[in-house]
Amino acid sequence: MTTPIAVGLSAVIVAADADAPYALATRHADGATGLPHGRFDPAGHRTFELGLREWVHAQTGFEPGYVEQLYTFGDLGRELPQAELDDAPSGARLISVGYLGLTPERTDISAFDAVWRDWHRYFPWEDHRKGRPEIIDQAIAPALVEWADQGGKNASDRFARVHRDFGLDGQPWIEERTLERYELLYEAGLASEASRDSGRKRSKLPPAALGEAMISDHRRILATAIGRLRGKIKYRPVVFELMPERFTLSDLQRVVEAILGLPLHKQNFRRALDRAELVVGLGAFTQATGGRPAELYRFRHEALREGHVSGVQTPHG
Amino acid sequence: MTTPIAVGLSAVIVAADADAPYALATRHADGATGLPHGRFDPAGHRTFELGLREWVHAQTGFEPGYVEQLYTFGDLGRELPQAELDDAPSGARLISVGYLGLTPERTDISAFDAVWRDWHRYFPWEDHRKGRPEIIDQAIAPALVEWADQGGKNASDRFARVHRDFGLDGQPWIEERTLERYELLYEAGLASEASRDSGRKRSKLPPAALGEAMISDHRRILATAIGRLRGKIKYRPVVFELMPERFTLSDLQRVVEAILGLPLHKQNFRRALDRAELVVGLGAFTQATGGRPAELYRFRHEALREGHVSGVQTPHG
DNA sequence: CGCCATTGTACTCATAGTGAGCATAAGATG
DNA sequence: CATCTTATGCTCACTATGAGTACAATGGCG
Repeated sequence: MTTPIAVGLSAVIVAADADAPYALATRHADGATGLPHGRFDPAGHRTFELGLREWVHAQTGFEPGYVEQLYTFGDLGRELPQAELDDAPSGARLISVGYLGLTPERTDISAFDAVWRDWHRYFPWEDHRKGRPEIIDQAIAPALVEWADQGGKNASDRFARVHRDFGLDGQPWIEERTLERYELLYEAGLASEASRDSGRKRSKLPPAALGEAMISDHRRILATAIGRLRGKIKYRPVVFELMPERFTLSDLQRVVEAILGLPLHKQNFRRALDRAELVVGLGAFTQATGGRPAELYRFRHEALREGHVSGVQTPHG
Repeated sequence: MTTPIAVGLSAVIVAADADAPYALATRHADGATGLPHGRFDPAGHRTFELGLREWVHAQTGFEPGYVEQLYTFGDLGRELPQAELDDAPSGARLISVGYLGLTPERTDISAFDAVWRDWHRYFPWEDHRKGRPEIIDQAIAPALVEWADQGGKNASDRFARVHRDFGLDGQPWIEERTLERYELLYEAGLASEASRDSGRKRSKLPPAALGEAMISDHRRILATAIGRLRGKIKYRPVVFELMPERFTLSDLQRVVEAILGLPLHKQNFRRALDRAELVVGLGAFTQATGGRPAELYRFRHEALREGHVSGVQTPHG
């Protein structure tokens, strides 16, 4: 009699507006949030994607559009006590396949136990749009350096990772290292999931500095999704999956900034867009912005067929 | 009683020298080749990676070093009749997780039913080091265009894909579209796997033009691996996983060229390497090359800790 | 030995792309 | 109208990139 395998499907559904990037989260009994997820049904689901769409719809009423696979997590020890996944048969080995979905609209999900959450609630150190967050140098970096110090013969490796991934002394902040940063915090016992998973209490930091936890390994999946999206936005025109049909260039820029967690130079952003021939002006204007009316643009869908590789240029990207 | 799930692990183990890029392949009864693979054992394997290493070792004697996950394939209809996977329990739903491994050395595997195979045997259209292969314009493109023509209302989409992915009339050849190209051939019924999987005979092309098939969906996994590696080599210093400790810059360039399937400009390649500070000269020289002796270099392993993002620059890349 | 084929290495140069800034346009607000 | 706000056009220095030219150091061969 062999151990049965259960496949979990988890979805990171992303939307964004000028203010923030959002992830669709489900609410659980104890107040914790998680990602829409459910078990893959080998008899009923022809593909993972179909199964995923079904689950997301059932739990949030949302119908995903653009979807891509992220990663398959199968390690023992990372995932949670089985109880946490309400529908997992006990004794089964759980592996989980993460997906990323993008949508232009935060649909109404008020009828469900679900919310659109600014993802910076889970990763407060990731938002650099108004400069480097103070938490990094005030709270996170010192704690990580302490952890590195205690690393014995791994100390110098840990040190290097901390410096590299959090952009310490002079090193640049690389926005797509989201997962690496989260894993550092997890390994250092600073992410609250770490103490929860191991049963030990380790962190001495105020939890607020380290973001809200999610159930199971969902925050890890979310970190994976953010890193992947931040990378992809630069070399494929995926931002437009997050935009409505018509938008101003400033709207577009603010969405890109929200995703990257970085401020961009307006004029250069426009110049790059121009060259890439990804958008066309519609001749219509909107004065909803307060100042001079902005022209409305739309994505040139033909660009996809023309094989335009480029996405949106970003600084030091 | 629910359908059980079986997880297959498949490995693309890559090596390369000045002549060609190689993938480690296993030989099967009917002369067909495949990738090292086996079933994930939920009771015995703590992680996918460990399971994978075990299987690769058992089938080829090889011990993988650098390994990364590629993709998880779970769609019905793509995979093969179960019989083909010797150890799959009938009635189970098979999903398979593909991995990419890199090694600097084609180890001796003569004791096993395994071979190091130039991957161009499976993808003859991918080698552009000596110019664009003639098969593309003489055989592949016409056949694909014919397929596109028969696409009814999808004809124009098909057309666009063919032109974009194979770099037809004026469009650039994008080396990392390996998977897209294979999928086109598969969908068009030109890859011999397609007729095998569907039971119908469709291709009118001489099979040589379209490369050797592999068992199951292994050629798809190999295509995924090649595309991923070609992309990654440009922004992460992964080539060095394919190099011995000491090498000349020409060796390095030839390996990169083999992987990318493209010729590179020697002087510019060196300049880029210089700037990236990825290698250091050893002061030692080798005259094994025929002309002026070349200096030996080694990879600066510290570069990894310094977070050097850049890999090897490539033209139009 | 001298010449040539072969490979390695150092520069040069035009062009394009990037980061950063100034200047001006066109609306709203009071 | 003055001022604030946002949009848009343009310039400039600097760096990267694609493509050469020139020269250096070896082995092979007549």
